[in-house]
Amino acid sequence: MPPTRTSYHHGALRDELLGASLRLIAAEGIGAVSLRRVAREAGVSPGAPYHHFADRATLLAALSEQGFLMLAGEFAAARAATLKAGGGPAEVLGALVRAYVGFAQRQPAYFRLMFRPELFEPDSHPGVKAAEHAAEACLEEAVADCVRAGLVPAAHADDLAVAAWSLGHGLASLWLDGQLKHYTDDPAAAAAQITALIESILTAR
Amino acid sequence: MPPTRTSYHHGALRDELLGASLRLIAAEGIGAVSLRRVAREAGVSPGAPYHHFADRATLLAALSEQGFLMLAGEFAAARAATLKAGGGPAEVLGALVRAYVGFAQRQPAYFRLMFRPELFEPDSHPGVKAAEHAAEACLEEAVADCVRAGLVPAAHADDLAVAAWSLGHGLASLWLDGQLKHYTDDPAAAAAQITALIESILTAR
DNA sequence: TGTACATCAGTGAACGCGCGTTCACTGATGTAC
DNA sequence: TGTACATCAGTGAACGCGCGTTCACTGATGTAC
Repeated sequence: MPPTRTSYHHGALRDELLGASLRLIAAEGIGAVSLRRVAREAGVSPGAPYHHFADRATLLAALSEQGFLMLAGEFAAARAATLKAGGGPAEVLGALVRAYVGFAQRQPAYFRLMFRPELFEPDSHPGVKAAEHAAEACLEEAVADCVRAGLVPAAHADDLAVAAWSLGHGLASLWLDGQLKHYTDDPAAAAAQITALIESILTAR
Repeated sequence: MPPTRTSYHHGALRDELLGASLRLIAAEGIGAVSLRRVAREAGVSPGAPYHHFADRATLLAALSEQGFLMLAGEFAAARAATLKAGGGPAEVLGALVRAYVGFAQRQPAYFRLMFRPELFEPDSHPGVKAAEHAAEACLEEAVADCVRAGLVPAAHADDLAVAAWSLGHGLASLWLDGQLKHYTDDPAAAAAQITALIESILTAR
């Protein structure tokens, strides 16, 4: 099971440790991610990770940062695709919510980790904060466009941002926790139905 | 710090263990809740809890069950108060979302625990499942009333339920994780703004 | 009312475990000349 | 091109820790007669 190595040096241990952590989260949950276990999965001795990460929290922070950057990338892609298809600000915001839920569905390990801030103390890891802000900036931009288009009064811009984020986050979280089993088995489809309904209401006002 | 006892027997250890767990969750997070630690907080030896709970998961399940029953109670109260004030189905649904967020704000320890199903395997603890269903039933009842009132087509009843739950759950979760610091420091106020907006749109259609 | 006894609910020592982290070490790699 | 040497990235043993859980025990309580 532990990958065999030909040389004393691994060559890409840092990436392998990150990958092994993701695999563990996906298979057994975040509780299974200990530095010792991750090292074992990577076929390496317990002390080896310390040449790449200061401690456990730093490894988790690195993963979380990656996750938020990926999310920001998916936001940007969703926005671009919607605009290209002729969508307006309401459609862009809906597309972000769908992208959020889609990200949680395709990258559950990243998503689960990103929103467990107590595990890696984001305040101590500025890279995570910066990546979070990159993703949030996409959301705020979309909301600002809705305000400019007159879909919502400027005084309620923050409410709209919080509502959109909450909707996506709640749907993603509840589904990941298995709480929506009675309602749907495809959170992306549910997100599509819900956002389509909201977009139609918003634009028809 | 550990409460002094006059008698060999504690008398109400079960409740004290549950209370100590809640205090620990609120102060240091769920990670701090170990049976040994809880026993220590209750001023009792490490083996004592086993006379009241089969194991750690069972203690957490008991708390989670309490939490869902409390939530169901708050749902029922919110619904009754809204109807008494002359509110319609849309207002009731909004009141449930506000009650949900308010519960998370007033009972953060319960809320954090309830949505960490991996910690107590709800499938092994039927009481938790039943309590969850009691709370969900309130939501479904409110959605059914919206459908009956023609606010939403019957085909979208599940979408509405998922949307309302997701909105409340996302708002509560993001706020508890400190993720909304840039937007608001009062999740209940944000919930009120957002639900009022949605109610006005729903009823004005 | 008193007494024998079963049961309940504690104690505290002990078990084995996996953890994070450190450390002296060593094999492999890369660089200066 | 070869060689000395610094540096890098591993090893594996060891540390102390808190954990969940078990167990033989004992003090306190309650019940039958």
